[in-house]
This record gives sequence, structure tokens and C-alpha cells, in this order.
Amino acid sequence: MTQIVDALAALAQETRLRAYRLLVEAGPEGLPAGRIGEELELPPATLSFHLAHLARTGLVRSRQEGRFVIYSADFRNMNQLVGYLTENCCGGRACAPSTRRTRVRA
Amino acid sequence: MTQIVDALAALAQETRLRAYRLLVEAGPEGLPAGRIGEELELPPATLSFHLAHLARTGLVRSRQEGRFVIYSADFRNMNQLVGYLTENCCGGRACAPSTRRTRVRA
DNA sequence: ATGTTATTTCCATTATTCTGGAAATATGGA
DNA sequence: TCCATATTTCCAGAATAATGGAAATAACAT
Repeated sequence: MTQIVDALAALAQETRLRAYRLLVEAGPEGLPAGRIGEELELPPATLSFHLAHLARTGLVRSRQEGRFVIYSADFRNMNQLVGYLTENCCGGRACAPSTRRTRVRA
Repeated sequence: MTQIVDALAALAQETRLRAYRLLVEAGPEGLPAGRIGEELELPPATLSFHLAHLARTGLVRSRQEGRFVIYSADFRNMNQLVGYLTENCCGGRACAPSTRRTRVRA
């Protein structure tokens, strides 16, 4: 439960949610921190604070690449989060919307 | 986006998440505030604060019934939230787990 | 009206989170 | 080596959220 609350809190902040979405869009290659700060127009200290927060909860990973630190979305925790919400917070009814996306057959 | 951040923030707090889950379990009839406070062992002011927070975001509704105020989960916003996460934060892959639960633990 | 129970509002205190400048650290290049 | 660039850490101030006692409001019963 602590994990779930932490993941929710990590995303419950506009700057972090925007950063996370950028990284989802960017795909597995991810983006260097500076690129994210540019996109979000954040001073470096603020950016670092939020990226560290996302990384702490495991929603995001980082790897060093030369002078750059590359961040990328880690979907495992997001899967867990969506799974939790679907199973525990939707009262049995279909909570995920019927989008035209990948249908999952169980 | 503000709506999504608000919903996430509402659930990103242990007390509120627990209250919300209780209400999901309780179904459409919901539960009187006092019953929730009893279950969660909260002083009335604290309980009221958190329930009001959930209601403000639309995750929960309340209705007066005699001397009691009955709270119940409103799934519309939860659907929206899960939908948003699935569509915007999962990078195209299936985010909801394919585990089909026949039994929901109480 | 008075009493009892349920819930909320008021308010102050404490705790947590956010913000960003300045300094520190890290890496690569000349 | 020294310099430029990328990112983080340090730190302190500002903003926001959580907590709960006490008083207020609401609803019903006698």
C-alpha cells in the first residue's frame, strides 16, 4: 500500500506528471535531463528534485551516458499501479475505458 | 490535466485511499461517515477533512439520510483516471494486468 | 424546548513538499 | 592541465497539506 501511495504521490504533481508523460512518449531510449528541463522550462535544481522523486518511486530509471543522465519511463510500476486501481478501486465493473487500443484477452 | 492531478492527489494519501477502498467495497449504498471513522479510527474533524477532499475531486458522493451523511464511491472519475493512465502513461503496451480475478479479497 | 447523536466548520499547530540560487561534482574536450 | 557543459546536492525560504480540539450546525426524539 505504501508503494501505491508513493506512486500516486509521485504523479500527483503537474511537473512530475508532465515529465513522466514526456518520458513515456520518448520511449525506451529516454531523454537526457536537460532536454526535459528545456521542455518543461524548469531551473536545474527543481528539475533534479522532481526527477529524483520519480526515480525514487521506480516510475523512472536513469542511466549515465557521457556527460548526460538519461531518464526513461519504467512501466513495471505503472502496470502495478493501474493494476491496483483496477482491482481494488473499481468495484468489479470495467474501469479501464473501452479504447480502440490493444485488447487484452485473459 | 488539473482534474487528473487532483484525483491522483486525493488518492495519494493513506487515509483517503483506505476510505475510498472501504467505499468501493461497500458498493452503491455507501457508508455513513461515522462508520468510516470507526473503521479507520479517526477523530471526526480529521475524517471530515479527508472525506471532503475526496468529495471535492468527485471520487466520492455524499447524501444526507436522516442524521447520517452517507458517502459512496463515484466510479466515473475513477474510470477517467484509469483511462488517462492507461492511454497516456503506458506507452501503448497493455498496462492493466491480464490477471482475471474471480475473487476479490476483503 | 431540551437532550442526544452525527457531522461539519473554525482555527491553530505541526509536518511535508516545492522552489530555486549557489556551490559542488562529473564528464569530456582542447 | 584548464575550461565548458550537464547534473546534482546543499540549503533556506515559501507554499501547501494534515491533524485534531472545541464550538457550531443538523436532525431526530421526547
